[in-house]
Amino acid sequence: MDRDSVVASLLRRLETVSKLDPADIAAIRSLPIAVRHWAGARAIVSDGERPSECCLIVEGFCIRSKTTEAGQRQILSIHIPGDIPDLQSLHLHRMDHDLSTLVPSTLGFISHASLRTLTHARPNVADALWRDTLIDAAIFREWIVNVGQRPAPARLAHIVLELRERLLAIRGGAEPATFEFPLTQEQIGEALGITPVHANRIIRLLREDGIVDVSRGQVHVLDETRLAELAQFDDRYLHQDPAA
Amino acid sequence: MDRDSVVASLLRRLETVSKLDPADIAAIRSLPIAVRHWAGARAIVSDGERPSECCLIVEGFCIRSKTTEAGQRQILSIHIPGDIPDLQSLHLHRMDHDLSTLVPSTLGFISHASLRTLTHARPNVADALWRDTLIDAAIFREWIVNVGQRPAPARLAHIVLELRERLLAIRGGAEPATFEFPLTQEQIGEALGITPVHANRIIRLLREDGIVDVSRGQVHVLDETRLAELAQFDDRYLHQDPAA
DNA sequence: TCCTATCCTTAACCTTTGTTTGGAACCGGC
DNA sequence: GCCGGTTCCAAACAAAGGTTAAGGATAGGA
Repeated sequence: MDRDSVVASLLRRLETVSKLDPADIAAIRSLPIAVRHWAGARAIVSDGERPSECCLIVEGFCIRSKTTEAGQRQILSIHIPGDIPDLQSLHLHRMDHDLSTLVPSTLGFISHASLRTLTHARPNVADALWRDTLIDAAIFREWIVNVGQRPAPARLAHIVLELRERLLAIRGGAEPATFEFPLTQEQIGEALGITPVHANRIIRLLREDGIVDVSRGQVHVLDETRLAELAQFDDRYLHQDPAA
Repeated sequence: MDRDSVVASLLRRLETVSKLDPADIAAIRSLPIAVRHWAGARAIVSDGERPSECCLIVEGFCIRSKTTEAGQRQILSIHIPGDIPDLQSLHLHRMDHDLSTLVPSTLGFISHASLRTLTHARPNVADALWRDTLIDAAIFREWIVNVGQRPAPARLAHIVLELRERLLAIRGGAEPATFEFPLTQEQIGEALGITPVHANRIIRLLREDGIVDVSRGQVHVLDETRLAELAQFDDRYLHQDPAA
């Protein structure tokens, strides 16, 4: 993985979401990034730590999660290449949740110091990164709605369509009928706020109903129309258009 | 309500959360703020709109909420004086949720233009406001956990303790046994992701158990220890210490 | 004062989700 | 090829929460 393609994954993401001029892009390109490989299902930063760098996902999938005193885990977000899932640590110094890989991943680490220098020198870049963290928050809001208001099958449908939409934004092309979704049923349950047994029930249900097949780390959309109807998915909250 | 005390509510909040130097404070003081009074239960900005100003709560209580196609409403956050609940609209131009008052409130409106000038001129202030939006996101994360993992009585206990903690941060003093909580039972249900009938059930339960009494827009803590135990409340996610 | 809204309260019943448990399939390491 | 762990699948039962419905309290307005 060469340097150029590492920065490219970040720029592709930022540019789908913000407008940057050539000088901003040049400044981002000159950021020092330390690339490291990570195994799957490993912690990157943990609750309570005080990281001194942020983590760019170059390749792979990561999740953020929180574990209650009672030992129950809630997955808060799923992250894909181009995301900086712990960008908030730039200003929130102590982690209030965990960040970990789902699958073997390539990560790029950028020091807080160099990010702070960059954002202070280039307010436009600061705005773009700020906006990125605000989109993160917009997705959290939608997840509160998902977990709070929708019945379990609709929750799964919604999360699946959100991930597809976000993958589309960084990869381009048409809406694929099949795509990666590297969560076990237990993790799906943790993301939806249900038990693994119930996750299994609704996955089976959606498969038997010919709506969507979630299995072996993949999603196969079987009936586009009924899936959309079930999920009530409206991509406005992803704020993918820099002009809007 | 004179100008000084309007800015003071903002500064008190920002200073519990970030470190500002005198020049930053002076710059914030010189922000043009238009003060207006709002009735209770009225929209301030609505889903889909493109506001050109942000709203500072000087006095009163506000909520943010989202309504699904099916017509169910989820309350996303509760806001108190000193908060700028729609600060995200500075970079996320189209609203993806509603902001409204709970009770008659005094609001200060600050134009995006003047905020953008300020943040570009003073990176420190930009960082403080950015941090504020990140704390907002940290609270969303905790709400996902609340709604996703905790049983209904614990959800109510948690939300009640969160609000008390945040009121304490802007008002000072000791933890009060009684404080305002101006939500109807229907709204409590909307915040917890349960029906009003079930909200009533658990409110009664907590009252009969001598843990906490939530009624007529007020909270009376009856048993501090058992309430804390039920809520599993840990204030770290509020990030109230600028040094940490 | 009464009228009307809204809110709170309660009960009976139903649906979804959790719990417990056990077995089958799969996978990497030896 | 076997073994131990994980993942997936499934059924029976229990509990939490949703639905429907209706009466009672409270507060503001005519």
